[in-house]
Amino acid sequence: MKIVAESPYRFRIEPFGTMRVPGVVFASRALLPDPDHDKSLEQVIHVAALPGIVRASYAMPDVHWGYGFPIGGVAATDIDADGVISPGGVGFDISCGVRLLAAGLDRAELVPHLDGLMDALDRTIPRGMHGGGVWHVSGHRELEHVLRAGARYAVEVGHGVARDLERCEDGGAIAGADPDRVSARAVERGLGQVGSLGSGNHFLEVQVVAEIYDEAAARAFGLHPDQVCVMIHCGSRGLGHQVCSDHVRTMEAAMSRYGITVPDRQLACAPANSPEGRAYLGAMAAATNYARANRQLLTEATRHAFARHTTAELDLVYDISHNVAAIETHEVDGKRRRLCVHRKGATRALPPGDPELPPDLAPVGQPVLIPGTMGTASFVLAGVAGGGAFHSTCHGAGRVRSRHQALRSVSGRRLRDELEARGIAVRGTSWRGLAEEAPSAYKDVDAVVDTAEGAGLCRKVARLVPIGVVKG
DNA sequence: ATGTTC
Repeated sequence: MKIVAESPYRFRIEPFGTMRVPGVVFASRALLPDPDHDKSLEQVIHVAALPGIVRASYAMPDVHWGYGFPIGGVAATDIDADGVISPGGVGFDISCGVRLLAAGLDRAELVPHLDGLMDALDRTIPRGMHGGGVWHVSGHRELEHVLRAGARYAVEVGHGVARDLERCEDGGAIAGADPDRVSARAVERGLGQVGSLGSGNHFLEVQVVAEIYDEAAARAFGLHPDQVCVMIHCGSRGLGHQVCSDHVRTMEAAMSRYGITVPDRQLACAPANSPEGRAYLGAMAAATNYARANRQLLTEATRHAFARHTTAELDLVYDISHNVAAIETHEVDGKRRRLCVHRKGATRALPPGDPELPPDLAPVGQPVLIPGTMGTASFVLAGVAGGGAFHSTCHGAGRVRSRHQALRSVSGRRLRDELEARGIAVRGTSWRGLAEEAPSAYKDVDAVVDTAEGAGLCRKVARLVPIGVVKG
């Protein structure tokens, strides 16, 4: 592998072997994955071999090893030139994402009530592997509405306010959902989990705005210094996982019929325009809408908990997905082309003026939400013109040590005590889960965000720090 | 990420 530094924040892997396009890694030298400990650059190279891929196989500064595709990867295929869709390029947690709520109160006003609020959240927010959701969906017919209309359906039946939808990507639901492509098993897994965090790196945090970098953008997003916020990070639970498993299996069987060979069987894929490709895209859209309804229901549960301890309103700042593929039109080699843009552990970051943005956000660009690691900072960013990788940026800190490695070196109890000693209230579910998500297992989110900004992928708007963690 | 191995 020949890797060339093109700028302090951009490295290029020249095409060789089966690569159809170069690899482009947006990273500082310090953040470049170490090939001895992380195979993600090998995965960037594998992705560059996908049929129909255009421009480059991209990696964001938080890139790390994942299923087939790296987490922190962006790859676009030309769907009118037999370009493929691959479930591995979206990930098992379809539409895993983040939403940020801004409270109408400042830190000092909340601190006397924080313990009570955290206890209320502890009781109200379902989480962990086996947890049921806050919403008891009445049955298959109602779940179908969730799959078709996501957060929009949740709000229609009273779980939220109309303004929430103006602050969701795609108005709270993406088009093209096909519930018939979601297996009975996926539906069964999904029925009882709407309104639950899940486990792993998912969390709900009470945060405070610690720093503003861009006052005009912060004002447009409704953020000011010392303000209390809530960040919710979760995905599509068992339903999304089952959708991914089902369609990976279908595509593994279909690939030879399309004459497709890939360097790693975890890159199983099919032309986006084939029956298998369209089936996955329809099921993926349904799972995406499920995740958006999930975050909407957790928003309502959070509002109820706040209402018992404060008089503050919670306004939705924005809701983003960081595991999804989208059909978008971009100019490639001087021609407008319809592309299937896979973003896995990467966030869409629309530039100022993009027609998809609500009018009041258009002057500043799309809000981008970056969850940090437990006990560290989280960030609000904004999209910028230029858009190095189909208008995408990073999604989080990025793991550098496996769960297993983290477990060996960190005690969950000690970590909880350290966080509490720093004034962060912790409501966990398991000591093991806490240890696996220790900040020492992740890259430095401040460095990741600075690198994304330095690479011209986004700009910083605000830095948030946690005062309470509800851990999945 | 995940009824943490159909």
